[in-house]
Amino acid sequence: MINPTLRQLRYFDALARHGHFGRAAEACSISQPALSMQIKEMEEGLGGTLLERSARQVTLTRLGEELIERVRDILRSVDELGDFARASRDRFAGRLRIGMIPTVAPYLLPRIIGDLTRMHPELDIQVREALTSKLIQELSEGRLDTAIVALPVSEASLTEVALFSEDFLLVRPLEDEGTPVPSREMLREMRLLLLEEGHCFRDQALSFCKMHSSPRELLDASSLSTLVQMVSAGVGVTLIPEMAVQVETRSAAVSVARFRNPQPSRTIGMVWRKTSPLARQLTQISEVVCLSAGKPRGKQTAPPARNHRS
Amino acid sequence: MINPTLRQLRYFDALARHGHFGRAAEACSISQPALSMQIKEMEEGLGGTLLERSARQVTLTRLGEELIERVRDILRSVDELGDFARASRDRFAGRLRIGMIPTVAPYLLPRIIGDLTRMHPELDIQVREALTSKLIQELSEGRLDTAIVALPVSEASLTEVALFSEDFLLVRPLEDEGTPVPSREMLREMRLLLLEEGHCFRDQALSFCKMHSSPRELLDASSLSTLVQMVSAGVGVTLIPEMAVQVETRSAAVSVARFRNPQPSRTIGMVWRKTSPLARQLTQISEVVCLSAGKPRGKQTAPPARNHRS
DNA sequence: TCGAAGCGATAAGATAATCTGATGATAAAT
DNA sequence: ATTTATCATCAGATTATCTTATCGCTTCGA
Repeated sequence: MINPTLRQLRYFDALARHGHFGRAAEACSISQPALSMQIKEMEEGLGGTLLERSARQVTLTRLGEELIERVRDILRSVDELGDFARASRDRFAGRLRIGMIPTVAPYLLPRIIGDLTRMHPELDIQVREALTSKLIQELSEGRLDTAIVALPVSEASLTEVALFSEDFLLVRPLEDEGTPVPSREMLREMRLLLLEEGHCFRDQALSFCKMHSSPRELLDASSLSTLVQMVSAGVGVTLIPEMAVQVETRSAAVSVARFRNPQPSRTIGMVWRKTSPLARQLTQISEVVCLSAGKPRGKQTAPPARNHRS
Repeated sequence: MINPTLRQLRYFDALARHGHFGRAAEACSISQPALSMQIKEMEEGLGGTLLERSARQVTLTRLGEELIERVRDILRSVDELGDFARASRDRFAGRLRIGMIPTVAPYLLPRIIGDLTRMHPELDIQVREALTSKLIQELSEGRLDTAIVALPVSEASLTEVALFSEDFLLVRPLEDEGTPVPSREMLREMRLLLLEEGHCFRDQALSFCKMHSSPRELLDASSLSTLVQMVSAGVGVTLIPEMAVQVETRSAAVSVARFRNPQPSRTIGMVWRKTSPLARQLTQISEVVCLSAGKPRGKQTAPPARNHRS
């Protein structure tokens, strides 16, 4: 009964993730036979089969299933040792892996990346853009240090702090300029263009209109940029977060208008694992991000909505 | 920033335990330079000093202090992977590390060791005798699988099951034979011999007599055997658990008597970590031990007390 | 039905990690 | 001042791990 090595645990984790020896080996930067051998030794050491090698795929056995979560806990803990060491020695140095949702990243990133590296030159910032659900998953698995998403996230294992809230503005064809801003009831009768499934901003927009099912047409866009282009082409109207206005309407012939009460809006915040050894630093970083966003925490002082054309 | 290897964590743990490179290396079955090197590499990998090497001793730095508990958690988790694998494959095989208190081990061990190995020949039973506090500590650290102690233990992280309860009998010089059994009030006036500090049986005996401070004399014995010998030599009287009567009074000229109401007694039970992967097996083993002890669970059917002489 | 392609296992030799034994350096104890 | 205890360092030996080449099996398309 030989205990597994950390190396074997890492390989096992990768293999469980990829379900494929070749790709897992590549992810570990080793050759496929090396991985096969280590997995085999781990199985022999434990005295049981971890994976079922069927012809077309590799799946976990019951034993593998029972162990994989524990293995991941172990790997996460080991990775965190380094974080703890760093935290107790040098307050702001080393890798910082930030995740962001796609409806925030392009607009917020340029502002904060400069500020952060200026204030903490030792910080090696790595950014990852993905949908909320994926970010939360990677965060929990210890593959991200923090994520910037729309609140609330409501995961008991995560700490969340609000950064700022941003209103949603109406984007409509240029010829609508000057006509009254529709109420949300009217909006429901118009052709409202949305992001595809999975984007939290889609749900936030739907929620504002009190529409809970998807609208009539299947014209979901994969980015705010596309949405605005579609409006400009006269396909319909859409909502975009205030922060995106300047970038996205610079090169599109559209009219932007602010809603009267109620103002649709959402709160953007930062989340991290409660157990993260970087907690203290992350709190400070959240303050920097807050300032970089150009708004006092939790409030908003938006410039008045204006018209734009190409 | 290189992550530590499991090997380094093991060495670090041993070093933290022993506070001495040479002895820690011996405990790891490696040479002292090998340990020095690995520790150094771990420190370099983490980017901080873990230990302070003063001339006469090795102590943990603040960082080492912060990490050692996490490291031990990791090592325990890794060790348990094997236990899980075994548990899910072969119900009763492999190492089983049992701890027992000294006032139970010599009398219970011979009975159960045979039964257990007969019923589970694949079981490699390792027994460790120590005081309750040490057993509980080792159990929590994952260095024991289970322990047999007097209940209650009241540790939230441990499961406890009662095995049997045993009365305490009075042991007095042979010439007292036939005289009335003293009440516990009378006992307080007699010269009551006890085990040394730390034995739970000492506290149980004191508690029966409603004495909470230690008695007048400092004549604490280190084993029940010694106690009985002292009584036989006329130094005083003592209590011993029923289970020890046969062995300990076989070669001593003493009289053994049972108390009237209230009967002093204690409950012996088995404890293990709630998270132990061997939980199911341990429950079954506790039943075997129960039977081996020769009494139905939770009850007692003792043979009547008799006199013994050398 | 047959050959091609994909995939994991195996083997042999190369490389890297780790260990041992000898020795050095430092500080406390005699 | 000398001895002793203790951890660090070095060179060479040993062990663990990796790579490349290749095998055998299964699936898929012609």
